[in-house]
Amino acid sequence: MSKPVKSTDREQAVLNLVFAALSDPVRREILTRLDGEELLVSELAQPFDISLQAVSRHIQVLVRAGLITQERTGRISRCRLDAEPIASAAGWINQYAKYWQQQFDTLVAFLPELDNSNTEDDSHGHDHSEDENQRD
Amino acid sequence: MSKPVKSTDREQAVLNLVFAALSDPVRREILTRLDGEELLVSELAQPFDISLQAVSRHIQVLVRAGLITQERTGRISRCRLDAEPIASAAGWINQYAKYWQQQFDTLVAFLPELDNSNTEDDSHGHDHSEDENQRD
DNA sequence: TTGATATTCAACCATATGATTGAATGTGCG
DNA sequence: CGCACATTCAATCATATGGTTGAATATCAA
Repeated sequence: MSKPVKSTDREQAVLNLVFAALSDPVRREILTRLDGEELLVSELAQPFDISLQAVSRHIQVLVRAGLITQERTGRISRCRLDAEPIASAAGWINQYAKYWQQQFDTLVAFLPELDNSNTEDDSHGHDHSEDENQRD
Repeated sequence: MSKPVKSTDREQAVLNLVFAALSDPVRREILTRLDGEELLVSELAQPFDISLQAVSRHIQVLVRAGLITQERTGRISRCRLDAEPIASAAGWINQYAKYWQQQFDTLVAFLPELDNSNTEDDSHGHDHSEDENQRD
C-alpha cells in the first residue's frame, strides 16, 4: 500500500493530457489500430462514422498527448504509436493498480464465480467484465 | 505485439469514465490521499484551493467512475478507494505499456542522454507540457 | 428547539470539447 | 498548368466540465 510519489507539475500536465486523451473511445480505438502498424489519417478515419476532419483532430489530441507521432511524407501523414508519456500514465496507474488489484483479489475471494487468475498479466483478456458497477 | 482485445460497450463506458476521472489533477490527488486510509469529504477538501462544493463534485465523479466509494455515517461521509474499474483501466493501459515501454527502451538505447534537451526530473519527463491545452 | 457542522443540490458562468461543413494548403500526376 | 487527393484550418454549434455562491438537507449537541 505504498504511497505514490509526488509528481512535478510537468508530469502532472503530461498525465492530464494522456488520461484525457485516453478517455475518448474513438481515440482509444485509434491507438488500438495503431498497435503494430503505421496507418494514414484517412485509413484511421475510415471505420468511424464521424468526419475525416473530426478524426484528424482526435489524432492531434493524441499527438499533443505524446501518444502518437505523425510523419508527413508528401501529402500523406503516417501515424504511429509513441512511447514516452504512456510510461508516466502506466506508472501512475500501476501504483494504484497494486492496491486496487489487492482489493480486487479480496473481492474475488468472496465471489468465486469470478476468475481470480487475473492477478497478473494475463489481463489481455481480463474478463471480470460483467460489471454492474457503473451507471449509464 | 499482441493486438488488444475488443471490449464491450460496457467496458468502454467504464474506461471512458475512469480515464476521464483520472484526467483531472485534483481527482488524482484525491485518489493519492486515499491510498491507504479513509478520509472525510472535508478532510479531502482541505488542502485544495477550491471550494468544498467543488471537491464534493470531484468526489462524485470518482464515485461514478467506480474509483471510490462513500460510506455515510450520520452527517459525515467517509471515502475510500474502490477496486474494480481500475483493473480495466490498468489492463487496458498495460497492454500498450508493454509495447510502448519496449519502444521506449529501444529509443533510450539509441539516445543514452535522451532527456538532456529539456527534461529534468525523471526518466520519462517529456517536455511538451507548457501546456495551454486543457480546461481547469 | 436552536444552532453549528457536514455534505449536497441548484443556478449560474466561463471555457473546453466534439461534431459539422466549407475553405485552404500542399502534393502528386496527367 | 490544372485538377484530384490527403490533410488541416476555421467558423459554428451543442453539450460537458469545473468553478463559484447561496440554499437545502441532515445530523449532532447544548
